[in-house]
Amino acid sequence: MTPQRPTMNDVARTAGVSLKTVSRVVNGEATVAPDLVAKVRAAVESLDYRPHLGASMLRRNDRRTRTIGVLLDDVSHPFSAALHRAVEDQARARGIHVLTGSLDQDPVREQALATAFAERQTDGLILAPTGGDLGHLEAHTGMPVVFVDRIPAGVTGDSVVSTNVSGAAGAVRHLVAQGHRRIGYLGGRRLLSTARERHRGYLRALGSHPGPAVHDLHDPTAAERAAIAMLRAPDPPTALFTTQSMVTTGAIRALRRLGRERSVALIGFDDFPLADLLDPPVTVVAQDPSRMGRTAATALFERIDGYDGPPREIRIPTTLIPRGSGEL
Amino acid sequence: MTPQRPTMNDVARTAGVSLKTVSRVVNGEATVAPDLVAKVRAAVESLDYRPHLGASMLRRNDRRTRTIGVLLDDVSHPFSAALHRAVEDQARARGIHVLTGSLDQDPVREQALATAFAERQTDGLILAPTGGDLGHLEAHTGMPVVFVDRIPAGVTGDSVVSTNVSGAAGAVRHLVAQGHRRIGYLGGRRLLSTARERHRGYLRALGSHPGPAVHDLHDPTAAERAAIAMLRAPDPPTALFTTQSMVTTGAIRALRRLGRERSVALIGFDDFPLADLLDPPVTVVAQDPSRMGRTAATALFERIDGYDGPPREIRIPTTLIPRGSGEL
DNA sequence: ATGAAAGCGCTAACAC
DNA sequence: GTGTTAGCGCTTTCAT
Repeated sequence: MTPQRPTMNDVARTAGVSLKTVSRVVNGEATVAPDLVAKVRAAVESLDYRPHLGASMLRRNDRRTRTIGVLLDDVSHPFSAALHRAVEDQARARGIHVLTGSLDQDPVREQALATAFAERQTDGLILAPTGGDLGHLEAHTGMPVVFVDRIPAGVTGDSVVSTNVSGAAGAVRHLVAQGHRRIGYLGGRRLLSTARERHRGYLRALGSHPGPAVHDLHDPTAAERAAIAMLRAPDPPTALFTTQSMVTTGAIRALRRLGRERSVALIGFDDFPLADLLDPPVTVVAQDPSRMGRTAATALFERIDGYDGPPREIRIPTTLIPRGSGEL
Repeated sequence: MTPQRPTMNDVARTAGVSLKTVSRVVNGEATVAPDLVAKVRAAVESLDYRPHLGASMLRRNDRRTRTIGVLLDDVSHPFSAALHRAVEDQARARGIHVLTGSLDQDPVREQALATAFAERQTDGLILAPTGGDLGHLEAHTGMPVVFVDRIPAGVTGDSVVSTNVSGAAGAVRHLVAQGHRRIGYLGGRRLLSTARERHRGYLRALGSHPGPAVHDLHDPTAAERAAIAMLRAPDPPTALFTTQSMVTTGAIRALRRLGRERSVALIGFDDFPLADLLDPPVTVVAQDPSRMGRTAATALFERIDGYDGPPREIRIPTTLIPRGSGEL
């Protein structure tokens, strides 16, 4: 026996007006006589009426739910979390709500959540693609999609990504400028465009003399092991370049374990909290996840509002932040 | 001229069956002849039909949207982000989606988002209350609410919070056991139950001899200034207890600035990434945001499923993690 | 086992 | 200015 929530009809009855008049008042249409407005307001108040957005949206001509979906690697990861927050802020400014999901790089979950969001009629989607086949995601779900962080194989929408190649190349050149000639590379999954691009930047900076490289790392423990192995091998590198924060922290732990944190230089791609409080402070190529989120949200809203130009690839600049570990 | 998404009616027509048969197939009701099922499946496939959850939900008897709202301080803060992630995982296991929002401790936004979620018919809400007046939130929105992290003034629902008093008291006793007699307190907003409870624990451990205290801090810069002032005052404390991670990092910066990080002990409430890599490593009272999120989600789902017992106050234990800074 | 009709809460189109 | 009618896409109820 839960007390039913009141409907517009209930309000109309208690206010002694027609359903449509209530609708007009609730939607702020100006063409209602002041005394009726007052009556309706009073009835809304007394019944504690709240409109049913689902029903409204069903009948409305512009079938908008004013909801978007945001699918990221892991909402608890600092990069994803900052991006999520920025999207949320842009959305709030437009009275739009955000459904979230963490994909953990799982293409199955990606597909499932994108479909589920489509069934909920989200107006659009911001997606950090897992690298699985997205096929014709946009045609399939019927909603505009903006990709963030990574560019999927079969592009069907705008993407907002960091300047990975130049950022990585800049970092490695910075190490070269400090006199390093043998620079190790510790990178993430090559399935993803980020790892490939950052590796390309690394190679570009080193020309025909690249150092040792380990690929497809994505948790700190594996990165730590890989770094230790690399530093213990014959002719070890004098500097390390890591392509994501999980790998960077693994490398830091490795250097500590070997007592080499003051002798082997390190630059990590992607900034992380407290990097400046470590010893030595960690030099990074900082991304700007907030700006990426803002930009992606803006691009998505343009698409939702009907912009129909060709897919855009928007690059967000990175910044080298020298703090010490890259200047050894 | 956007191509309309197909409806059940379209599917029925192309499959040559009635609307209702399509509905049965889509909802997996067993009472449909295999050949009709096949026809419907084919039509669904060829039209790329996807059911409209909003319409379904409107007509259905159990008016569930299978969506919950999660309102936290800031989805990009590590504590909130970890909690969010845990809620999401529990929700996914039940096929439930999550709408998120960051409140930035703003009661106006809290009220607005809670109302907006109610209008979207979310089945329930997990809320880190801002400290503003919530009045009869549950009665008002008509959905169950579970509070996390903090207990609001006028309780109207379950709450899931850390063992703040005993956690704080344990930390301070730990400092006393190291020989400290003068222990400074740097705390967050007393409007919130967390700060009050942690201060109570601090007082309990010190009996009638509390040290200097500064309250109502909530950003690192203010905390840093307060810590510097406290340490420069006459008869400065030999140890600090901080009640949240933002304040803790502020205190760390202050100790560094004064060159006292190896002479003044520090224990912070709430763990944070890389605390173990700092120098000295930071001793903390770790909360368990994942468990809090899991527990809150479970409690909420119980309420959604009709459990109607009295409000529950669930305490999640904290853990003292000695790493060095608290053992000076 | 299948279908026809009614209606969820609301807005659009068109009266009055 | 206000009310009436129809119907969004779907599930229910009830008939066949």
